[in-house]
Amino acid sequence: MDFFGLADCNNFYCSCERVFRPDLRNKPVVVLSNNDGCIVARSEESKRLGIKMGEPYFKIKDLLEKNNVAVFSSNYILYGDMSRRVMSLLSSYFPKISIYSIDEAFIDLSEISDLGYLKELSHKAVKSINKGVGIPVSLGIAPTKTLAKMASVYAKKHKGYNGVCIIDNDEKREKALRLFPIGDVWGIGRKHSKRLEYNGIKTAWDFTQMSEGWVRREMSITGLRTWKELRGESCIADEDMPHKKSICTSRSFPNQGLDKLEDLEEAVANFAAMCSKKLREQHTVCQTICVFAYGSRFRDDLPQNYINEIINLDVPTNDMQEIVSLAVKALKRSWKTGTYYYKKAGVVVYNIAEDKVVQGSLFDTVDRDKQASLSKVVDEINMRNGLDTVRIAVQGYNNNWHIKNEHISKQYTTNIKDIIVVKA
DNA sequence: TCTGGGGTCCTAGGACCC
DNA sequence: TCTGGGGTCCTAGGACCC
Repeated sequence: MDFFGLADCNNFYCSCERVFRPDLRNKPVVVLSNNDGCIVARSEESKRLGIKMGEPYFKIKDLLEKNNVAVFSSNYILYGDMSRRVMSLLSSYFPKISIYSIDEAFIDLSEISDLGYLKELSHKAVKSINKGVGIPVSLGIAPTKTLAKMASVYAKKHKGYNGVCIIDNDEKREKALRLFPIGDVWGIGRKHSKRLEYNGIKTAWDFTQMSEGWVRREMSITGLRTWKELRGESCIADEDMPHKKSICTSRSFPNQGLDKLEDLEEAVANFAAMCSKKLREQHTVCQTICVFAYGSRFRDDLPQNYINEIINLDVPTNDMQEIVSLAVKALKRSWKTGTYYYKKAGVVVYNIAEDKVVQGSLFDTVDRDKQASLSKVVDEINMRNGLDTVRIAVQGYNNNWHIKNEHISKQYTTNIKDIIVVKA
C-alpha cells in the first residue's frame, strides 16, 4: 500500500514567537492578524481559555489582559523564515515533500514499503525538527491525503502518539472515522457540514456510509473526492504547483478607512509593487491587473463606493514601474468624487504565465530588455538593503494607509540588529 | 473606536457562434 | 415576433483551504 504523510506545525505562529521567548512556554499566547484586527493563532492554553479563531481583538481585549495572555502582531518575515527551516529539515528525512502552506507539507511516501522503518523515520523527523528549529510538529500517515490530514489531528491531540499517528489498516481507519466530527474533515466547510448534520450525518464515518450518487448530487465533484478519500481511495492528485495562478496584495485600513485619493494612491502603488515583486520571484508575468477598493461592511452609516477596475495588457509583464503606473492610473480613472471611505483595497494580478515565453506584441513600444535589467537591479538592492530601499515616487512615505501592529516581535532571524544576544 | 490576508477549484449562466 | 439545438468561452459567485 502506498502512503501519504502530512506534517503540520502545531499552532505555528504562536510556536514561532515562543522559540525566541522561552519564558512564554506553557503560557497562553495569541497572534493577531494584520492591522491587529482579529485572532489568527492561539496556543493550546489560549484555546483552553475559550478564545476562538477569527475573534475580533477589541472584543476580547479584557479577557486577554485578565488572563495574562501574551499578544503578538503577526510577523510574517519571522514566520516565513521559520517555515523554510522546518521544510528544509523535513525534506532531509523525506525528499518528496510538497509544501501546502506556511506550516504544512504533504509527503509522498510511495517509495517506502517497510512500515517499521517508516515509523522509525517519522519519529526521528519529528524529534529533530522539534530540537533543531524549536517548532513542535504533528505527522499523520495514511493511504490518502484526507486520511493523513485526519491522522495528523490525532497525532497532535493525543500525547501518547509522540507526534506521529499512522492509519495503516481498515480497522484503524474505521475507528478514526467514527470519532471524527464531520465538520473537521478536510474539504468539508461550514456550509456543507451544517447541511450534513441536518441530514443526521455527524461523523466522518456517517458520511462514508452515504451513497456515491447522493454525495455527487449534493456536494458536486469536490465532495465526492473527499468521500472517496475517506473510504481509502486516493484521488487528490499532487498538483506540483508550477506557479501561482493569481497573486493578490491587499490590506484593510485603520479606523473608518481612507477617503483621500493621495492616500489610496500610495497604498495601491505599494500593493502593485509588491505584486510585481511576487511575480518576479516565481519567474512569471501577468496579463491582467485588477485594482479594487471598498468600504466597511459593518458601516452602513458611511457613504460606500466600490471600485473594481480591470486592466488587460497586450504584452504580459512583471515590471514594477509598469504595473505600478497602470494600477495607479486605473484607480484615478475610477475615482468617484465626493467623500467615500475605503476600508480595504488591493491589487490582484492574474492570467499568469512563465516569463520565458512572453509573446511580444507587434506594436510594443517598450524596451523589454532594458526594463527587465532595471527591475533586477532594484530587486538586488532591496534584497541587500531592506525592503523598498529603491522605490517609485508614488509609493510615497506618508504611510497614512499603514497597518497597525502594536505588538510586533523582532526580526530575530532576518535582521542583524534584532539578533538574539546571549549574556555570559 | 476596533471585524485578516492570500489562495484554489467548481458551477451556473450569459454572450456569442453556426 | 416566435421558433431550435449544440457548442465554446468568459465571468461571477460560492465553497473550501490555511
